[in-house]
Amino acid sequence: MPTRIAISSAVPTQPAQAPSGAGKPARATKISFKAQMLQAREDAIVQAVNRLLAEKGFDLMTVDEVAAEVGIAKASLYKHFSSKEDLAAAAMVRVLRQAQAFLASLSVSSTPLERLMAVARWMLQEQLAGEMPSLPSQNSSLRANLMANKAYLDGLMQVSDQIGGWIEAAQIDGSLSPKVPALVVLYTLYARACDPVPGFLKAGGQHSDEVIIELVLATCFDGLRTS
Amino acid sequence: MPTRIAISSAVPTQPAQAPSGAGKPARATKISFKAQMLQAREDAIVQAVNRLLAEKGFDLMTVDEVAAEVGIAKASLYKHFSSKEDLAAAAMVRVLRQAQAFLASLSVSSTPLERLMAVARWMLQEQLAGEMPSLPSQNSSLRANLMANKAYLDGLMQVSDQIGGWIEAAQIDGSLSPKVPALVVLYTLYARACDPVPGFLKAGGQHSDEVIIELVLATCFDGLRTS
DNA sequence: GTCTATAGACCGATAGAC
DNA sequence: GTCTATCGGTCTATAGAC
Repeated sequence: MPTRIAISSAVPTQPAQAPSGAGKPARATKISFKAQMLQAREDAIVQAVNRLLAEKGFDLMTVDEVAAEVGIAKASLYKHFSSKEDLAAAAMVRVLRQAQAFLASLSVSSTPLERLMAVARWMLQEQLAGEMPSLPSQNSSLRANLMANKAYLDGLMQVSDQIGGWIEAAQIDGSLSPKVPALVVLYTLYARACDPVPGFLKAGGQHSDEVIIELVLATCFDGLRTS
Repeated sequence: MPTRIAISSAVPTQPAQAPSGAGKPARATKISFKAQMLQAREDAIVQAVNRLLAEKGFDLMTVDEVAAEVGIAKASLYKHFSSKEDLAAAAMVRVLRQAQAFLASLSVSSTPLERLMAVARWMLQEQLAGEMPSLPSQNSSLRANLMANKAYLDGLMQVSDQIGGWIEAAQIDGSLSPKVPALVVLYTLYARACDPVPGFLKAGGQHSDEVIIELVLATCFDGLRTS
């Protein structure tokens, strides 16, 4: 069992709001169809939020923009999500689910270090593609909302446990430096998701996305100093 | 001459507004006293802005807060600075000046690599002390204002040139990897000023500030992988 | 008495919430 | 589509220095 790396010590288990379609279906097809519509729209909303969050960040994203991007009325938004913070949380849950899917896709026939590098590469790709929502770590109302969101915390824990296990394995097999605590390695990897360096390099226009990713990966895993 | 590392290609040279006390003094003592008062207050304002910017970021900082922290009326603020963006720019100019002073203090009897590590250490110290203002790179009105601010651009250029020279020297003397372009190294160092990792580690409470700084420095210069 | 700086009310716009 | 809060920015009456 991998050591549980605590992201937050306070985990108030508030019942997450039931996702749409929680009611018992009376006739399968009809309810299912309705639920599918709702689900599809919810997906569209969360995807739009994800994009806007990656593009402008939480503070500069307005709810009106989200509604306009999805093409629905603002009031309809509030039928699905009760606040702007909830929207952001949904986007984070979405990206955590994608991360879980990616982690699951590479669990076999690769070394722990290779898997960690693949994770970092994936984060950088998502970021450069404008698909990585990054929230300000300073907004307290947003943080409070996230820390009360069970789906978010569960996803974060699951991802962190998996990556944390690989970190420890890589330190044991000697491919990762054992001098750096596993938690520091984990945070350093997470930080690649909101690293401003790829964006600056992309804005510079001197390198392709692929080159940028390899350069940042090299600085992350091999450091700046001559090894 | 070190290669000039372009931070911004568009450098509109707008005349910076004359700092207070530009008029010709009729009687030295009197005008000087008044000017000193103005200067002292301006310093207090910028220092408060610096702290608030480091604590809450640009978007969440309100002008009323700044006035309250300094203990003056908001209207008085606008006698010194004509907009919120100007306030932020002044704080950035201040930190750039401090950076220049620090750079100048270590120009002798140390290797380029040692100097670069000292710079990174200084940034991390400032950040952990809550003295490093970090602006959102997404706010376009703020960026436009900064890019039109001669004092800011000059300071940034000077700092970048100095550090850039050291980077190239370190690559030539073999202590820094020549495989990473100098610009990438420069950005990677700058990114330490807004790295979320030190803050997370500090919030975790497992390490002292000194240990955190050394850990982050190690991941930055030596990388995560076993060398 | 005059002049400047201040305090604090005030305005318009915008964004979140319903 | 409306309501309300908040925030950036301005205006005016007043207090105090000379």
